[in-house]
Amino acid sequence: MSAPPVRVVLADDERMVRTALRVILDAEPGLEVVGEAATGAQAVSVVRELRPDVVLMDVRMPEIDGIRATEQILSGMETPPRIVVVTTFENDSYVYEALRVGAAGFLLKRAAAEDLVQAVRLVARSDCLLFPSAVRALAAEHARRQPAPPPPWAARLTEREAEVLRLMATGLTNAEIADRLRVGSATAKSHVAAVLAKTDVRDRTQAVIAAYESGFITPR
Amino acid sequence: MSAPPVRVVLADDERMVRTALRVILDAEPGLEVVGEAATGAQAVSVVRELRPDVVLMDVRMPEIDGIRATEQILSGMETPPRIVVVTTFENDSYVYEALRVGAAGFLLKRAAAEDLVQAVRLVARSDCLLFPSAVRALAAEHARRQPAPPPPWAARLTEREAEVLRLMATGLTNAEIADRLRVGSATAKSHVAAVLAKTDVRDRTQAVIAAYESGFITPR
DNA sequence: AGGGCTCTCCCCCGGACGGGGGAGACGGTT
DNA sequence: AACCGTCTCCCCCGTCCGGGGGAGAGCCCT
Repeated sequence: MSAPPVRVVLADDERMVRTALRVILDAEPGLEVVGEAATGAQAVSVVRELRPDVVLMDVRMPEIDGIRATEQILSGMETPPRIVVVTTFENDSYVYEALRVGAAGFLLKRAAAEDLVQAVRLVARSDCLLFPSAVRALAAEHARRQPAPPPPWAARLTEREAEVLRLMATGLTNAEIADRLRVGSATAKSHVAAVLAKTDVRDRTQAVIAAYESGFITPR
Repeated sequence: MSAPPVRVVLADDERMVRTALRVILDAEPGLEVVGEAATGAQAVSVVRELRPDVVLMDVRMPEIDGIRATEQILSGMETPPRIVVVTTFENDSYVYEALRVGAAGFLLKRAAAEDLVQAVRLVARSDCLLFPSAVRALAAEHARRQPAPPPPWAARLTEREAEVLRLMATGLTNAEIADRLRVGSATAKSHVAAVLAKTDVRDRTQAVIAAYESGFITPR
């Protein structure tokens, strides 16, 4: 293991936190804390100057928060470091923000020292993302959308009716649906009527709305 | 470090993969491969019997795939193991599926041996999630929704027209919109006409669809 | 003072839509 | 054999919708 040490910069507005992190990381062979920053603005300039491999970035900081600092660092450098965002609460919307701007990882402040060390090592070596239980929230968030609560009426629709509803949701008229299905317009009409009855709505527009709202169809 | 070893079960339909994983993991102090399974069904029963700490679960397996096996294990045991889902491609929709059913982590087969070991250690110790670059996709997916691409025609709508479109998207008729806005039905009608023209659609249903698809309004 | 935009409201008209019936054909279940 | 569900198609009828005109009041900007 004669690999060059992983160079780390700490960005946190509280001196005690920086010190604690430095003690933990410097005690590890192969890890080296090369710089610190107490504000987002400082973080940006320090990182530009020192070009570390990894940055531990606090979210809440004066002047510029960790998210925007991350954004600026990643967009302004040709070989940006891997940035691990650190926060106290896992249900922060910061999680999503951090991922959106391109952070490589996410870490809770209450993480164990070993987790911290392994997080830095992993992030430094690959583009792997290391996560605390915060990702549970992300996963839950995603799950909340994907398997949308099964539409109660969807099960009652026949194959044909479901097909008609999908066509309705593309903005087709009864005649166009009939053409598409190669059936008479009267048939399309009665299928539409069945859909309206089973979804318990008044007109095709409300049916389409119900389809979107229930997750029967999804945007894009 | 006199902690009891982390007990691992491997589930993969290819013997060579299982062997490779076993070699890597058994070489690590503190890790112990206690069982293997070649199908999803086997995985479920083996895990129930051996009660390991961690399961490395392949996605593609005969009989029952890794996702459903994960689901069954997690729902059927009082203290289920942490399950790390393993796959070959990072852009699989399996990533989302795995998270949805409650997998603790996600790993690529081409991950380095050290990453694998650390993944197992991390997952065994905490409820942390360890991720490959696959999470990039998840993050991107999430980001793709949040700042929805601004509708091109939304800017051209007047305040009143936008209001009318939102009401249209709740399934109201022209008369109901008029009542809601405290204006004559002719007025609501002409606003609707303006919306249809500016959104370049034929009828109110297509307008509502455009509103959903463009992100002008969002489900739920 | 004039012009442009928005909001308001009116007319007529044709077509699409939705409600109410009914009915034949097919397949599966009892 | 009788029944039910599904898909297919037909009739009539009233309403809502969208297209085409036009027009007056208020506003802001030049």
